[in-house]
Amino acid sequence: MGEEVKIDDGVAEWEMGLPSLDDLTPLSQSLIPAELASAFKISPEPTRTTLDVNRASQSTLSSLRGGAAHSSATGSNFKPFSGHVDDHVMADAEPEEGSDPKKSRRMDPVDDLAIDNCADDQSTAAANKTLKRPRLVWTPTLHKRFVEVVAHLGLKNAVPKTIMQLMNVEGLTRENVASHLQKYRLYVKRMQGLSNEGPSPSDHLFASTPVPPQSFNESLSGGPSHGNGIANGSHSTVGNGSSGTNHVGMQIPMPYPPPPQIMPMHMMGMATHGHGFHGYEAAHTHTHHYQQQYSSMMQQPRDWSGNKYNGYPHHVTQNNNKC
DNA sequence: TACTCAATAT
DNA sequence: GATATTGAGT
Repeated sequence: MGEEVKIDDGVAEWEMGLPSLDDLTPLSQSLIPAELASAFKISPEPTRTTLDVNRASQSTLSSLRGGAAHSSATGSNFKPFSGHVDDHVMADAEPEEGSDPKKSRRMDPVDDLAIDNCADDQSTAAANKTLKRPRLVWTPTLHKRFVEVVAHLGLKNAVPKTIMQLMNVEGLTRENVASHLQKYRLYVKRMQGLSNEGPSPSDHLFASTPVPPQSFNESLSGGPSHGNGIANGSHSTVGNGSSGTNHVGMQIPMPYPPPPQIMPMHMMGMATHGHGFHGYEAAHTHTHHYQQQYSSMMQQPRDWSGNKYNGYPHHVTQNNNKC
């Protein structure tokens, strides 16, 4: 525990860790020696020819192609992810089997996303269940999406589950969102208390987030809203491009796309021992670089086809997670 | 069941 | 110290 590991894209990197062909046991070769099999009364596996192996490979490949799309739990309004690029960073945690089950119980969804395309058998799925959910790091891109969804909903309707659904980020849990929302609300509250003074340097991620206007924040101190929240039209208050930071009361109306246009995101980036944004900052050395970059990112015209989400910081690389 | 808040862990 | 996760209360 404690060491930083980043899984960047890199098929090459994945491949680097793979055994060479010489190291692999041919699939056509039985894994259990005959003596061992008889000793344990295991009926010997049928001998496989190369042809059998090839046939099996073809079968696997075709099933993967055919079944690549998986449906989203949020229904037909939300497109499932089919890609693999993401800048979400997860701080990995050690598996720690046998530790507090409460701590491992939430690990599954992210594990699904982390090895989403690989979970092709029950043993893998079962193994995933024993793994601890990696620590989610809210990258600027992820946070941006969060803010956009919250802006769309209005803080009144922005409850974790709804946000999670609208964000449509695979592996993102309600708890993740709730936690981030909690922090975000604190930030908003503080900002509105400070009025126009702007975010404090310690706000890091939020510092580059436009302070929502009062209308956005109308029920900040109210209780939980169990409203539907989703289909309430189009008001959005995401930052404008003039100052980089919206002040209270500045409201830039921006049509928010209906849910079907919200492109799903992936959360494949992993890192261990998360220290929040340190993973990000590590690549940018100074926080203000990060802020600048994120601010400019926030100012980009948004392309709801999802293409604009390529403004990823480059330490966050694509993760072509190969099986 | 889901939400918020506070405590705790990393 | 900053951030995410977990647990308790509602």
